[in-house]
Amino acid sequence: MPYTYDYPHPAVTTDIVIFTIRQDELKVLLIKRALPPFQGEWALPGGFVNLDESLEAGARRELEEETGVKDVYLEQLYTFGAPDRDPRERVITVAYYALIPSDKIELRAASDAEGVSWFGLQELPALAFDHAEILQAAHARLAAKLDYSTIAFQFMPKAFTLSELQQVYELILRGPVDKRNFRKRILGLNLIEDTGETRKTGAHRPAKLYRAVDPHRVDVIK
Amino acid sequence: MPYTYDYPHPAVTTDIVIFTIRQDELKVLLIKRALPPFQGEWALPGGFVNLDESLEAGARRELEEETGVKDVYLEQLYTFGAPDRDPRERVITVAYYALIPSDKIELRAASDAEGVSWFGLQELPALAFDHAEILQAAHARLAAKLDYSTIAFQFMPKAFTLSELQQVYELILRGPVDKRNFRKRILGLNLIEDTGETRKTGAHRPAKLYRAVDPHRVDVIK
DNA sequence: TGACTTAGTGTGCTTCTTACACTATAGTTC
DNA sequence: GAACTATAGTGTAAGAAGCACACTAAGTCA
Repeated sequence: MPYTYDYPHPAVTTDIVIFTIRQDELKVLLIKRALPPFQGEWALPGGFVNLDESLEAGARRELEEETGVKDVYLEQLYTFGAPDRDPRERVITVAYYALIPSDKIELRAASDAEGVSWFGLQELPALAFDHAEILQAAHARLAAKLDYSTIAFQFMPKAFTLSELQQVYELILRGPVDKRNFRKRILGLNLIEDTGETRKTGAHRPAKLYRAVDPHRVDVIK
Repeated sequence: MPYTYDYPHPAVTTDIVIFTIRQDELKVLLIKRALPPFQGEWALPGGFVNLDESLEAGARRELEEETGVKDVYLEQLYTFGAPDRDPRERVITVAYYALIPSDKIELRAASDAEGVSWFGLQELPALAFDHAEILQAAHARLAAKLDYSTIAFQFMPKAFTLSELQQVYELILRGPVDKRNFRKRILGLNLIEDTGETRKTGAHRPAKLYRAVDPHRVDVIK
């Protein structure tokens, strides 16, 4: 059933950079393309926008299809529209990025639909289209936002230790963070509270567990 | 001559929030719509993206058509795609904003094609589509960038005084800026240099004129 | 020459940032 | 059960940055 217009229209997709933290690494979800173009290569999840849904709704739909998760942090990143970025036709993609807490994953990706996999940012395969550029832009945005917002909490499970939170910062920023200054700063925000519980993870002192006061909220700070 | 696709495609436009500073006010260029929908109402300049041009090229084309200027600061702002934002068909718009130095305007807008006008942000008319939302997002981005980048220089003519630069900050941030601290900070950046000239503008001491060391460059600072 | 207007300049106080090292508490080993 | 090991948890001092603040300089004009 064809669709006809008086002048040419591009196709519009949403692509999503889905980040999570797993095995002490910042990881991204990629999909092995089953069809040409770039058949067999890895690409960001994404798809065409339905005409009756908003861009964000389209991105959330793709996100849920691939990971099974809802209600996670999702932010529009940038719109990529070089004329030749897709060899089939003109395709403009509105890129989003999503952050998934470590206790929410494995819902569908674990069902391990052959051809869906998490990759550490250090061990990325070659990517289809301009997806390497999109991924790099997403990582840059994420790292920048760590400095002036509370976005890092979006990676955390309901209860977490300060060491775990610090590790998130260190993984994304790719460098060490001073423990005392970090704890002073985070606790000073009054955005997390002591749960009263502790977590024992080995032959050492157990760590206090904290929870976010308002887990979905991302504030600009400083 | 119709264009046919196997599945529905949205239309894609670029809309541009064109800022400049004139008559001691931060102003935005608007166009009175000659055709429905929203005929007779004011709207941001913009238009459909040609299939063989990049998004930024499309935005620059629209910008030059309306103002005659090239080579000014232009940055992608956000992509707006609510399903009902245009009553005719699904239209997704990639919004940009541009900053025009005060010595570059009047090229075409001054030719005053009836229906093109600069508006101060305080005296905006009702806007067509979701353009009020786009404009507000552009102003918020601009104000935020003043704090952590050198974007303000993009408003300045080749030679300018520190008082003029300070006024740009005050207009965009909508509040007073301390003169001594401002001058200390700006001069400390080493991004402007004394031209050796002065400007006399009335019955008072003349002001030194400065120029940007690298006028097109926008750096992140602090 | 005195009045007026905008340009131009420095300091001290406060706040924030940063660097840095030891004690606490659990498990494990012998 | 004593010693060992590993991570959790804590405070301070020095330097940097931010902020508030008031007078002099150099023109024009009456």
